[in-house]
Amino acid sequence: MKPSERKQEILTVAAQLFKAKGYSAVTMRDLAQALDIKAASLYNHIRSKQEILELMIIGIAEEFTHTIAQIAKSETSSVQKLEQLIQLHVDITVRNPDALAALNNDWMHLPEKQLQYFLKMREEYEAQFRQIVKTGIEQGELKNQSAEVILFSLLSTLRTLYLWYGKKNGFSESGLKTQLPKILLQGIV
Amino acid sequence: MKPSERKQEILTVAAQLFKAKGYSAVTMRDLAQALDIKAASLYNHIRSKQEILELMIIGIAEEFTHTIAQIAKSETSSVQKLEQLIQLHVDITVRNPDALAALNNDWMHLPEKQLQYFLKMREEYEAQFRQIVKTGIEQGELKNQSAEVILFSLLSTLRTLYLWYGKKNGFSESGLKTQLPKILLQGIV
DNA sequence: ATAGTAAACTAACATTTGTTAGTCTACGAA
DNA sequence: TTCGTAGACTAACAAATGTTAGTTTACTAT
Repeated sequence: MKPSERKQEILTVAAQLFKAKGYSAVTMRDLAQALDIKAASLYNHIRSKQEILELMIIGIAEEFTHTIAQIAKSETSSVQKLEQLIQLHVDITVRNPDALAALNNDWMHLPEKQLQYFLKMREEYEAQFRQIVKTGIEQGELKNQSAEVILFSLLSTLRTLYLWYGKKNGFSESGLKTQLPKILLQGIV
Repeated sequence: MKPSERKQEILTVAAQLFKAKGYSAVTMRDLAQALDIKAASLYNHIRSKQEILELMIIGIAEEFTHTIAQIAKSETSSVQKLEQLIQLHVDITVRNPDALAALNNDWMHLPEKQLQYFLKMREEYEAQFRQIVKTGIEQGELKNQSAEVILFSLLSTLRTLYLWYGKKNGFSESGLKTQLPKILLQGIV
């Protein structure tokens, strides 16, 4: 059941191309050329273009969902939970810097069934995140601002990490893990 | 030189479709159907599919570029400049909630010439933004964190506003203008 | 050596895509 | 009324797209 080495290679290269031009703009011939084979040969390894997208996205979405559930039910403060969420996003970004582009921008091209599954996970993730923020406010750990705007502000930054990771000074894994919690939680003024 | 009413309508509907599926996945027949006409009829109004993208993106990019230049050279504190930048993003988001999706995700499909122009403007915008943050740190107005990570965190949130605007409580224009500066600048803890 | 198989290939397909050419229709100005 | 034009239409095209079928090649285990 483990994806063969070649299949994994296809997924890696596909993720790079999807990040650069988006899922829809990458043709099977583009992908094949990047791998130095013919388009038809891809089908010895994958069932369809959509299957590539599915394999690229669903596993990561599941990791987000499972991990936030763990964090949510643990016995720590709300602030510590938020710190763990930041860590989670940095971790996943470091391990999947390209696939996350597809997860963010191309999920709508998943086949119907996986699309429903993905959206369910995403809603659940946001709901858990929202609950952590709300509890933090109620217990006075967080400032009394709109939970919704706080949620949006954190999620926007965390979801877009893949665009910046590795690009400049400060965007190494360790750099992000030390800087991000301070900036996102304590503010900059 | 003003775009005819019909042309403007085409751009509006196109922006909605691009937001939902991305530029590449929207066909001229999709767009025509949404306007209840035939695909060929679109060409009475626009020169090409790429021209739609260009008209949708370039004007907004220019507004960002021109306005940040104004803000940068004004005689106010760094914090006030950041507040004005937040306002700028909210303003433009409120006026172009759909086109901003294309600006964020589909700029790479601009024709070569406009692509260069767009990238130049984007670099310039980030450079100005970065300079404001750096000056704020040097003068002690902002905490002494990585300017690069601060920049990234602010820009990520501001650029993704279009995904949230109008969706929930707190995301009205006035809600954002009052909440965002507090949360982004003062932090949440 | 032989057989099996993973993974490449060539050739082809039915659709879909952006776009052009030429035509028809309705309305406002002359 | 006539004329011009904005804006719709039909028909068609060449190119690009995802995918299938069938074949060849090269390595691995027997």
